[in-house]
Parts: sequence; structure tokens; C-alpha cells
Amino acid sequence: MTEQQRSGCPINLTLEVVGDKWSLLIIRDMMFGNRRHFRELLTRSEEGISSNILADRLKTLLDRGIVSWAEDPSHKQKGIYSLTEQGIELLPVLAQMAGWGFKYLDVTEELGIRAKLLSEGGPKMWAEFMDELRETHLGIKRRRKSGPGVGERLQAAYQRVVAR
Amino acid sequence: MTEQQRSGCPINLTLEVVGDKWSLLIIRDMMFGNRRHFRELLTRSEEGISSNILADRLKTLLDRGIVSWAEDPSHKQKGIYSLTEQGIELLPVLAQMAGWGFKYLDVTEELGIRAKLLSEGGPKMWAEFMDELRETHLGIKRRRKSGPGVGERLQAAYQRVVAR
DNA sequence: ACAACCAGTTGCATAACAAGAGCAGTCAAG
DNA sequence: CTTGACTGCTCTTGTTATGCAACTGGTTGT
Repeated sequence: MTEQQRSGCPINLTLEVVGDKWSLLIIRDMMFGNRRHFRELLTRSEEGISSNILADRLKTLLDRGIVSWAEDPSHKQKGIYSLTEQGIELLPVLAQMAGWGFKYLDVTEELGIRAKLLSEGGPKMWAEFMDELRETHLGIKRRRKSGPGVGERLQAAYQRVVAR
Repeated sequence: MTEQQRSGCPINLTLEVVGDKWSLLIIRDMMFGNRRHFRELLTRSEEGISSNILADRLKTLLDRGIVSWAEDPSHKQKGIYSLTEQGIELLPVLAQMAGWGFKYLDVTEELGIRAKLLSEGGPKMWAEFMDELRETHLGIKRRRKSGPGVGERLQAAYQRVVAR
């Protein structure tokens, strides 16, 4: 991986880290689909990533400190990938992209419903979801809110559309 | 340009449109640097894009309806590129990326100051800036606010840092 | 008339990406 | 204790995208 940075502009630097066609999709799957193992990310990917690309991207995301890795105690060969705080804070970027895509592109209904809700929910909903992610990925306990979490609500909405 | 879409997910679709290393930088330059001609985008690019890549990206951005093209009446060979409404609405995406990059990456001070202000300004400032962009790119008049616009304030802040 | 400027195009080398097979270790069932 | 499925990858072999530099055909200002 050749590492020459083109400029110190924050947008450029961000693009150098996650500006390829796969990194953000992997992060999306970790966030919204709770995929945490290599195989899960590989086979349950909506887009069909190939294994060498996945391995490569996970490696660079690890290097950049956007995801972390730990052994899975239930299976010696399984690793479990988690988002770091940096990774979690990419949520607003994904949410804005989802909102824009939902508005202007040819999005399917099942896959668009989460984008719609997340976009309508705005920064407040994002912050709540990020807190949930901090719990599942970083193990940071949070005070329980009443009612189902953002993740659950998104998932439920998705299921409702699929059911139709 | 092979056109097979991988999935109907809004994030994926957005990445297929602007998920390469250059498209968003071109849009950034049009937004924040007010680069409107081919040569301006080519030679005043912070990162040094090459002409064939620029030509190719502008073509696809035109196809996707993110920028538009018009003749420049002052010069028969000059074309002027403008952002469309779709393009302007990519601002929040860029702003979030800028904010994330500013927070976590090794941003230079001059180039980071705008990201900082824009990030601190939040959605309200973005909306105001988008209105300014609608004026310069779409010719939509808006009622004048008192004081300098967002674009001017960002530019002034940048100049102040450079001057030091 | 001439140099500088304009928006690209073309040819070629290299880097990134992608599909699929393969591999060594692990685990649970029979 | 053997078998078959599963684990996280790596290797091989292409294809596609990117990047550099030179070049084209026209326009404009002096």
C-alpha cells in the first residue's frame, strides 16, 4: 500500500482513508447489520465483496484505527471485528450519504427505508445510535432509554417492508 | 464506463456516483474555491489532478446531473461548470467528512480552518451556505442577509491563517 | 503575426481491483 | 478418531482504473 498523501485538506485525507468503493460498505455492514466476523462480512454482504478485497480493507481499517480486532472466545479461529470511536463517528457521514442517495438515486424500497428514517431522525437520532454502537462495539454501558433503540427500530422497519 | 449496479442500497449507490478519489474533490473545489472552468479545476487543484481524469470525472458528473455545463459568453472556448441542486446538496456530506477528517487526521492548519468553522457552524450554517451556492450556481436570488456570507467568512478565515 | 491560453484527447505504463480456487487449522457429530 | 463443514484468510490469473506526459485544434490578447 503506497502511502503518499496528496494534500493536508481534511476532505482529501478522509477520502484517502475511506474513499474507495468498499471501506464504507464494510463499515455500514458492521454498523447496521452488526456483521462482526470475516465470514459474515463476506457472505452476507449485499454487494458481494470478494475475500481478498475484504481482507485487504479490514487490514487497512485496522491500521487506521477505524476498526479493532479481538479473539472470539467461543472459537479459536474466529476473530471479532469492532468499530472504534473513530469508526463509530463515521455514522454521520454515512447518514448524510444515505440521505442524499435516498433522495436522488434509484434506491430499492427495502434498502431505502432505513436511510429515510435515519435522514428524518437527524443528528439527534444519530447521536443516540452512536451511543448504542458504543455499547455494542466498545462495551460502554449507557443508561437505558425507554423503548426500543434506534438499531432495533431501523431493523423493525426494514422487516416490515420486506414482509410486504 | 461499465454500469452495473451492485445493490439498491442508498449508501452503495451514492458511493457508485461519488465514491472515487476525485469526484468529491472536484465538487469541493467548485463549492469552496469557486473553480468553474476546466483549467481552474486542473491547475489550481491542491492535489494535482491530471487532465484526463478531470475530463472523465466531469463527464460522468454531467451524466449524473451533479454538475451542469454552459458556454461562457466572454470566451468561445470556455465552458462554465455549475453545481446543480443535487450537487449543492452534497455539501452536508462534504461537511461531515471534513469534520471527521479534521478531528482524526493529520490536517494542515490552513486547510483545516474551514473544516473547523463549517463543522462548528452545523446544519444551520450549511443551509445558509447552500443558499449562497444556489445563488452563484443556479442564479437563484435570495434575500440578502446582513453581514458577510458563509463563503466569505470561510475565505477570510483561511486568509488569516495563511497570512501568519 | 505570434505567444499565451483554452478544453480537452491519445498512447502507454503501472497500480488497483476482482473472481475463484486453494489451504491449514478448528470444531462438532457420528 | 474420522469426516465434513467452517474458520480466516492467501494465491493466481486476469481485467479495469489510474496517472503521466505529450499532443491537438482552436481562441484571444497584444
